[in-house]
Amino acid sequence: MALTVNLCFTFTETQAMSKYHFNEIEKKWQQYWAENETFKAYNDSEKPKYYVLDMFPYPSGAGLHVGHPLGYIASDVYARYKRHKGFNVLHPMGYDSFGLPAEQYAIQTGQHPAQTTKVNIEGGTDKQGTEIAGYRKQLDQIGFSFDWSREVRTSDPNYYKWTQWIFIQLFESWYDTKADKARPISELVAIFSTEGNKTLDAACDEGAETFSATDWNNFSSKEQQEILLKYRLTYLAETEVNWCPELGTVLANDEVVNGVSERGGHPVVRKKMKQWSMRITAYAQRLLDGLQKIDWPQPLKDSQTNWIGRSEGATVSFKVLPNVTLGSVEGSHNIEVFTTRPDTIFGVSFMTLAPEHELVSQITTDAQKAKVEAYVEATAKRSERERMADVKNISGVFTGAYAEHPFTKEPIPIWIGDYVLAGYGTGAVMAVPCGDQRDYDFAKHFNIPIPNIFEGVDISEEANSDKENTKIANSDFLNGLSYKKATKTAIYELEKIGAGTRKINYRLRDAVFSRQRYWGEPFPVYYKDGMPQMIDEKHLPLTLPEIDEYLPTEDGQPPLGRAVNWAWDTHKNEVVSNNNVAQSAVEGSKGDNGIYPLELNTMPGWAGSSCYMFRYMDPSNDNALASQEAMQYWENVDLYLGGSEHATGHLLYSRFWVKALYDLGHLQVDEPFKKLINQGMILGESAFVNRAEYFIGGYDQVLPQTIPSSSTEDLPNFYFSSGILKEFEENHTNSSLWRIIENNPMVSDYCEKVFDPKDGGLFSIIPNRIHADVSLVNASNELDIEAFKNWRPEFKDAEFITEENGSFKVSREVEKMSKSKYNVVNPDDICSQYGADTLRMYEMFLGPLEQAKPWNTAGITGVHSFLKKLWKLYHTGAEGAFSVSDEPASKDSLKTLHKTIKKVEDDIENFSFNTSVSTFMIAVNELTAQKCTAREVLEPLLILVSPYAPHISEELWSKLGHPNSISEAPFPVFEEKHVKETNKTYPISFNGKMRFTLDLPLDMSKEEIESAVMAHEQTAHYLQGRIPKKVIVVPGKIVNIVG
RNA sequence: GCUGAAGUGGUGGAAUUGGUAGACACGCUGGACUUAAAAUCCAGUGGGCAGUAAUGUCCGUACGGGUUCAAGUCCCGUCUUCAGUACCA
Repeated sequence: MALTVNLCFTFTETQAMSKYHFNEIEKKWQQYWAENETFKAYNDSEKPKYYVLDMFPYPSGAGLHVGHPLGYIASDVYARYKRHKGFNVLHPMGYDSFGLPAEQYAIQTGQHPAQTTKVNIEGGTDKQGTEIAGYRKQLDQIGFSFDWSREVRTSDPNYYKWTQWIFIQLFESWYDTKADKARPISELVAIFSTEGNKTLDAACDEGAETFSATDWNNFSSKEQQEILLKYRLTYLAETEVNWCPELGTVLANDEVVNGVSERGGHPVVRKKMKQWSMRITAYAQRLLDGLQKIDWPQPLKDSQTNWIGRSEGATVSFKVLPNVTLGSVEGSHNIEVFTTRPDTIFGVSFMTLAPEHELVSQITTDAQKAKVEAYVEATAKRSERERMADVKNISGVFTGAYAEHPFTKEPIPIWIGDYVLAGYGTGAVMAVPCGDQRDYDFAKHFNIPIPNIFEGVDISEEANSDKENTKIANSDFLNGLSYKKATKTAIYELEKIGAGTRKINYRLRDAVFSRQRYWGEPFPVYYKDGMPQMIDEKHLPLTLPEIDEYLPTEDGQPPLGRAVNWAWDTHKNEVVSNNNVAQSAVEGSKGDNGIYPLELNTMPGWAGSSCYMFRYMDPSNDNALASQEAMQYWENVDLYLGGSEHATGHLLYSRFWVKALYDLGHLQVDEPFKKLINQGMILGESAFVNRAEYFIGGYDQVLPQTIPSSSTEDLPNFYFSSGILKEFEENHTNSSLWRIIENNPMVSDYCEKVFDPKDGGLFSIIPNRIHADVSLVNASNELDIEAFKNWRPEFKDAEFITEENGSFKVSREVEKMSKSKYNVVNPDDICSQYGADTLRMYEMFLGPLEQAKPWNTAGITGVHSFLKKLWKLYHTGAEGAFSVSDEPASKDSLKTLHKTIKKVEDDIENFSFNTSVSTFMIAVNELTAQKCTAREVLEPLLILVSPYAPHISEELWSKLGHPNSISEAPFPVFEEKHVKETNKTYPISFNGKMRFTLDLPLDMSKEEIESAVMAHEQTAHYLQGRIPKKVIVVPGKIVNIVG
């Protein structure tokens, strides 16, 4: 009895010693790294620096899913690799914690977004009682080598102090186009007061008037401020927005569907609003040029290039002909157009203005007035996106006015059309229907003449699209010229008569910087006499005020309009009650007490993320964004990882701010990210159940008329398995579905009531796909019916039409991973089931980093058993005890090791992480087969594996007797001599088809190889008596016999 | 419409410069161990045809052409999928 107990005890003890207990190991090392600050980066290291950055996450309440860590794991592998290579690595993490979801949650629950955000990061319980693990804990579980001492949160006042500071820097500067850089606004004031702006070359608003030094000095302070605002890098301007009066708020393009708000279906109109803008257009050319010197994926560079949209051409001015019905003053207008094809100027047969164009109301004749106004109004209801998506429907209205052709002096009818956008160029085009398909379609639709100005081109069916190989005709002085020459000549002639000039146009628009939201950075701005004033930077941060509800005010002001204390006292330099604001708030006026209203808008999401990479360098500095020394040492980000969806938002804005701050001397680099990699999205495999929906009207009818919901409410809730659906779709009869009806009295009763045999098939059932939670489905796509019934109340009384074997199958589809699609897989579950090392390796093993791929846990066991095999390699002692030998390794083992070193190093440098995981598997399989126990092989192997699977590597490293973390161990050095081959197995091909292989020494000459092959018995067999025409021998590669 | 990426076994994917297509892993099949299950280990696994078998043979990297001794890889055209998008004058 006693003996048995003793045996059992020994057995479990051995198990504990030899088995791979990943949970314990991972917890142990995560704690070790935290306690020893293993991954702390130092600003004063002697080592070379390397800065690896991930796009920081928005901490949503849904938590991390398996898609989030993909990029983090890849960058962590690289960061750890660089440490092994002797670099001082900066690998920080933080949170982009301002944003809409927290605000929406606040609107619903009344909980302060700061509180929600804190819980989402640090964990806790939300207002609805749901347990939230918190981002930090989830990230820690995966074993990242982040330097957490440098964490930043954009919603932290100590952080957004610097966002506000940057805003002030931009406000206090202007763009000198001649010097091609931003300069302090004080220097512009100096220029104005000595020379006016006549000779100035600066980026400014359209239509800024010219003035002399005397004019400037005579302007009032307010007039001067108004003028300066037209030059500042951030300025106030009237911008068009999607305004929803019902919701009292502005909507994004994708929140507007068919002219109404996506939520609630309220009407939306385009409305002008005074908002902050950023003069990014001043940097268009430099943003373009800068792409040359950064190592980014070409598609990403392409999309920035297209977004900036540089085009060369000319502006042409068309005089509007005086109209008899209008006074002579109203008649003297000019329409400016931008064209890339000034060579086609003689092909102009009409002009089109954007409906929003400011001249429309002034030039429209009385006869056309009603039509034009109706059209303008109709256009205002359509979103820009809608207008652009709708290519097929050509619409427009004639204004009744005519313009004069600058050369022929012929009258040209002026139309308005919504294919012309107000935001691009001048919002007006000179239409050349013979050379532009959209103009052509417009002209055909409205029966406008299409003069042909191309030599020998047929334009009866479509416009001419080949500009390079056609010569200009019917065009006076341009006749017979090529596109290039004609363009030059046309511009020359236009300039000569003062009707146009050469111009480079950019599609890029200035960026709107105001948001009518609560949960964002407040602007450090107050208004004196309606003019914006900056709060002095020494009084920053200006923190968000408390408000009672996170909604717009009744009169349509942004949420900050609800704040009771939201005025700036310029004497005390603090926020005070709104009640103290003097009526007029005009300086020096009666009752002016130096207290003025603060800005009610907040900054957009990209404000906090545009310069965060510099804050990590010196995150607790109170006196600067980061110290000069820190910035000198770290320069910019060496490797940046993130999704390609940020191509034209974050990545463009960030480059713009960095260039501006560089110009102003605050930064030492003018590009934030040297190398960038886009990780592909991990997609979810959604599961669908098919619910029966009842319709009056046949299945094939174009518009099935639904039964009013009241009458179908009583009908049973049917779900049918995907096999049943398949049968239904293949036969295209609903015989299977009729089975439901036959068997169910409720449906058949109902059916009888509405079914009219005269009409035939009036009542029908069609399937509607509904997302089911993927956790309710097993690997064979079978739904757990009971769990599904309990999942949500509406499924409680569902009836299931199963397959013949009684199972209920779902259909699968790959979609974006998202909470609303119920296809989210949580990394926490993977970590507890298989461990972080398995998760890390598996995510890398899934496929190339840049490629999008669906998440499927099916293959994870393969990676997990690899780690178990790795563990076993070090536990070959009695009863699986740890054991390595100090004996020299076999030749084969050294060869395995060194080819692994070479391959893994190459792979990491090329960010081909999936192939190195395979390489490790091969290495471990080989070493196991070789029964390798040699320390000289097993020790370097661990260093190779450690960037991918750091926990198991640390554990085995310490078992090998190392007192310190493996993270600083030098990367093994590849030695050619161990992998040198003397022989090569040559594939012998006949006419390109490999037939057999032949082992030959590598130092054989071409001729020797050829004779060896020709002498081989198999060669005769495959030649079957033919005489080879040619024998191709590539030493070390292949032999191919032709003939 | 435009721009970009991609298309390889049942599945994820590999093939670095044009040189043995399918590495590695999952799944599946068979076997060993076990009272059994799990775990582990071993073997097989692109498809067709012939053969008891060893093996032979043909086809095969979305489709149709082409270049080449040789093409998943290069060129021309087509189709499909995904992503982005702004009718950009």
